[in-house]
Amino acid sequence: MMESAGWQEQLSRVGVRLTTSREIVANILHDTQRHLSAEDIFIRAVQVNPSIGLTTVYRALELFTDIGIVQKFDFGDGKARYELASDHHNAEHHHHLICIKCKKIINYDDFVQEELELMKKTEKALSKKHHFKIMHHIIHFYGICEHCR
Amino acid sequence: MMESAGWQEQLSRVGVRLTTSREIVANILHDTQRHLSAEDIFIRAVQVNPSIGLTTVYRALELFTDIGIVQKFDFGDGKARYELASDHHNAEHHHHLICIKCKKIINYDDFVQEELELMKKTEKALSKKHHFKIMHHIIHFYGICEHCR
DNA sequence: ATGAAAATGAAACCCATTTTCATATTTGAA
DNA sequence: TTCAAATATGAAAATGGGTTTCATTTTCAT
Ligand SMILES: [Mn+2]
Ligand SMILES: [Mn+2]
Ligand SMILES: [Zn+2]
Ligand SMILES: [Zn+2]
Repeated sequence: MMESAGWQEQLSRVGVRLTTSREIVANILHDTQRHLSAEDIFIRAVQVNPSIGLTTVYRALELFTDIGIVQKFDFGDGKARYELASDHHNAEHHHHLICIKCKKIINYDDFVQEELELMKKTEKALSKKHHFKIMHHIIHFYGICEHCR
Repeated sequence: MMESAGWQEQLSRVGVRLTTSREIVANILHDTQRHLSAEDIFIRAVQVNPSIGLTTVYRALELFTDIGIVQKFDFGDGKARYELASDHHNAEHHHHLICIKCKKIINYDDFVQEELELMKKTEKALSKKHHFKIMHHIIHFYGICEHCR
């Protein structure tokens, strides 16, 4: 598995500064398996640097998303959630299972390998047909979790 | 292809009234291939009944989504978009290609058949493993469209 | 060190969606 | 039919995640 460059190098490549705020946000994302909202991240960031602003967190997340080291999700609970893009994550590429009642999110990667092969193929065909440059994809399953039956 | 019950029957089955507002919203969704926002729908609804309120449109959409005749999407442009669920639509089940620049959405169903087989299989395995009752899924490809290159 | 460019935080703002509440419509029991 | 309870509706106000503004601070190249 080819590991891509770290976020620090990505930032300088894009010509953007490697600030402590950004480092804090990147570390928080690196250290969790969860799907944190901007405010979740802000709360943790304040533990590290009490003077950090929520706005700065939003700005870091937007930047990271734009340059592809973070993936932004909407799971339907009214706030965006973020995780490191798979290339930059410890974890493997994975997809999601979402409870429409309690909004619990489960990562799964058991079947992703087969999915990815098909996605690759589909991606190629779609790119050609619609002249799209495809950057990434999502697969979400929605349903009712054990607990919410 | 097994066609499921119409939305009218669905409503009465759920014990909810078949009002003209709801009919207007259902018809608008039935008559388009597009991915309309609540306000898009409201604007069209006013053409039919100038006294209808935006709130009522939101309420109808929430109801329809809850009972499964409408699927609500977030394509990342800050407002929810709605389409009839595939069982209730003329169109076949399809997936989406989204331009992250101009937010254009393309339906595709060329490759969905193969995707669906795999999804079915995955769905079954995930249901079992995580004790989830899976209701539906989405597959979205994100990229840059021809026009936004 | 020094000035320009980039980044930051607080407050104000935006805007899609939800809530409230008073009014209207529907339903079905009497 | 009639009438009261249950439901649905519209306008206005409230909510809340996210963005913009702007004055200040930090960083970087010279
Ligand atoms: Mn995940
Ligand atoms: Mn569609
Ligand atoms: Zn649940
Ligand atoms: Zn585009």
